[in-house]
Amino acid sequence: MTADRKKPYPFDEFEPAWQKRWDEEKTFHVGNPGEPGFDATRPKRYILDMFPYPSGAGLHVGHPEGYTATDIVSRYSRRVGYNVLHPMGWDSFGLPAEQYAIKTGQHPAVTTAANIDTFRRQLKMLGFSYDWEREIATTDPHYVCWTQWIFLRLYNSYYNTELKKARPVSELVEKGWTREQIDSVRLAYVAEGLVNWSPDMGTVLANEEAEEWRSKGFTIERRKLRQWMLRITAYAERLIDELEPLDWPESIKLLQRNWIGRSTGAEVRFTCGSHVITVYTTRPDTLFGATYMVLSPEHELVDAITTPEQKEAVDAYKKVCAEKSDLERTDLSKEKTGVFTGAYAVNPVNGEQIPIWIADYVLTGYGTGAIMAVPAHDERDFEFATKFGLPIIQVVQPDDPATPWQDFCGYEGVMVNSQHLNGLTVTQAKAAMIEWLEKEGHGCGKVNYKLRDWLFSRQRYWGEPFPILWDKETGLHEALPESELPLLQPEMEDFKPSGDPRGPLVKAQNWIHYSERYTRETNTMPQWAGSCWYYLRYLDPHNDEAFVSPEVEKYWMGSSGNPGGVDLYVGGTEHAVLHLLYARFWHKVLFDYGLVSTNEPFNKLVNQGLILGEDGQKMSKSRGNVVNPDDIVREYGADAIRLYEMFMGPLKEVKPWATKGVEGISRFLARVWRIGMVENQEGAWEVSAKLTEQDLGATPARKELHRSIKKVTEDIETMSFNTAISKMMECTNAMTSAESVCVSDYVGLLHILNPFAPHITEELYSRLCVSFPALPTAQLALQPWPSYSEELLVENTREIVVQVNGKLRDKLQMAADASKEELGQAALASARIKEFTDGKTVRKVIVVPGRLVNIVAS
RNA sequence: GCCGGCUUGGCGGAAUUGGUAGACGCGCUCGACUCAAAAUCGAGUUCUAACGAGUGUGGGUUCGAGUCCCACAGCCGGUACCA
Repeated sequence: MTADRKKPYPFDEFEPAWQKRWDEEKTFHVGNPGEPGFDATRPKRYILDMFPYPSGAGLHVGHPEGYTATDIVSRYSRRVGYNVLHPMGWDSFGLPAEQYAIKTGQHPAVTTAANIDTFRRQLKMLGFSYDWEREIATTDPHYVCWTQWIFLRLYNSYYNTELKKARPVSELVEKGWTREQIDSVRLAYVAEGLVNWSPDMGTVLANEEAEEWRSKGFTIERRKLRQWMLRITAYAERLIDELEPLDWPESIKLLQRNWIGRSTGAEVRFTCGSHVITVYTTRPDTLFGATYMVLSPEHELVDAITTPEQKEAVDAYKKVCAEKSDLERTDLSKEKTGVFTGAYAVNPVNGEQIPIWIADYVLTGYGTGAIMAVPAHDERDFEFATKFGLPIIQVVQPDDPATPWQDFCGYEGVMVNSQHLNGLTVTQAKAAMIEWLEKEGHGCGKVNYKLRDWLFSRQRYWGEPFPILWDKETGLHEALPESELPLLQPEMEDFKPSGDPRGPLVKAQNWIHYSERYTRETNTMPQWAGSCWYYLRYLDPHNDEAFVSPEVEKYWMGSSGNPGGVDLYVGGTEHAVLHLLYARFWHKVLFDYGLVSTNEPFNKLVNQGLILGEDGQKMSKSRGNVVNPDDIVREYGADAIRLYEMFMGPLKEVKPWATKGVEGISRFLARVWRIGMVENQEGAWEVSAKLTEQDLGATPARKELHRSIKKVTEDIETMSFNTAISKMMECTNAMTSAESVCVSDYVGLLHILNPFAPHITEELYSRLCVSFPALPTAQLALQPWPSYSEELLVENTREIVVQVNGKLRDKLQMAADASKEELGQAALASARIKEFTDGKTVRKVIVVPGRLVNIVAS
């Protein structure tokens, strides 16, 4: 590749010039309600990108994919009359900056600032129409302040299960709750529990993150530690139910639904001597088939019920389980293990004594950590019972007689061996059994969720410190006064993880010491904290009085005239269950307090597909197939990379990169350029004589333009950018092959191409303005979107396909409004058709007006 | 295993939602321009010599199926004993 390939059009000159102009003139800045010049009667569109983590590697080609898509919609939306909020910012806390800092000794704030500068430069280089006045960074003290403020709101709240919303804990104080009781219901609370601890990273991780880091090669162990948790489980029901009406991909909704994992069933109380053991089951209908019970090895009653004879075996088994890693424990291929406790429980439905076992296939964190085992109708119980010779009793007779009843887990059956349930269907029996349990006081119907509370503390330096103080006397925690926010990390030389589960801030002795009575919490928040609410801060990024002013929030997030919330949110699938679940949770808490207008933050979500390397593999440094946007912009220009990424295929699909494809796009843009420009003797570009102010009438080029305006308008609305671009290529080809092109038609093409390729279109238009003073001088970006003429779309003749027995045999040129009869007769009269129908009887003639005629003959 | 998605020329992908399969682009071939090349412009390009065949495979519905239904296969993603 030669360093100085001749540019097919001078993008290297005009692209930076337009970017500079947009920047200096703040062309894409939008005000807020109440500000001068802001027309709040216009409808709004909030078009949002998932903000990037500004890594040291800079932008990769995946970023401009989603960003170009939202930019096109934003630019288009402004031109059809919306106030458009289209912001960008930085998710700038994060582990890599901290690790880099540890390695180089440079403060993470310094590297973060440098990385942000790179990202900003790269994004500006692509000509995105962000309102840079609203830029935010999660590491900015003015931002941290409000992240901590929202945390304190969580800390000071509990979930009122009757109202189904968050309420201040002060209510409970008034009701006379004790401090301990209140601490046990806070939305942000401290708990000791088994957590994912990574000795390599010296921090704990959320369940949601653990697998990801493990796959990157980090060691993750289960450790019992005291940690801050967020009570997201309180919102489990709403997080499932309120997901339903959202305009999100079904697959993402499903992913979230599965992650939250709602199941309905019952809790059943079994007695074991003086103890009561509660189990959770989704199949209360099979209670008569419960032949044994299993507790998780960590269950609190294990030691109490174990008989002296079994004590040794039970202790040994518990020890083995505790030493097992998570991975070993969940390895499905392994055989089931377990030991008998020697104890028996009484099945409340029939008074039968059933043996109690412990086994690690019963998980401690789900349900009650204890199950009733119905080996006849549960695969796992069946395997266990078979291995240990436990009895198996059939209670469901499958409807399909061919199905063996052993280990039949389906619902299509009738109850047997179940006394009063006999003859009922599974569904009926479930309801009947729950009713019986509730009446007899042996249990109750119960909804259960897989979702666990969110482990919210990290042992890192580069994160928001918790605004929490610990009382040395009482050992209790308290909120830092809001007036002291933001609470920033102390300046430290050494913030390496020390292996101390309290985190590196422990080493900042002066900082920890708050007063004689109080010390500071040393944990920091996870990176998710900042990204949980950033979309709200864009609304009012410089407000020091509130995280967002109510008036501003109401306009941009309100539901007047549209569904409300963020109108379009584009990003990758990798955030399906993390960011998108966490942000919904925080938003709901804020909604419960009336601080935001909608119960959901993101009304419409679109996932862009991954861009693979040229070799069809995922891009990665180790494979050496990473494409750097800087290189592409240098070689082909910003418009070319924007357009190429949209032309590759549907936004949502996974697709491989092909630099040859960028060349094709570059050729297309060069053709657009050369319709209006010719190079003179001196090598300078001037307006071509091909353009004329004369009205040439309904030329093929003009018709093609109007078809393109229609298609491109529709395609932007449905985000089918690839087909919009093909249509504009066809239009360009029509204008290229025309002898002469009417300036207004050429300008029409520039108008619709403008959101896709803003630089070249503005450049061409500004040059045309000089030669054709009748043109409005405003930038295309600030002019209304063009409309098309219906008349020019109408063709008066149509090509009619004639089929014989469904096979294409002839094509006829017919008047567009030809009747069914006319079309049928013309088809039968065709000589070509006669050849095929010769000697046959015409049974039927099907006519689709304007399209085809099918003759059925035999 | 379970859940979801995808499968159309040499390649990326179109197809008015049941009506001409292969738009548009890449690549390739040929031609024009050129001393030559690049760039550009023009013609062609699903397979087949042809009859015909053809949208992962097999069946079905229909005058007509890439599109609808049933079964199966392959690839990609999510999830992992959640009772």
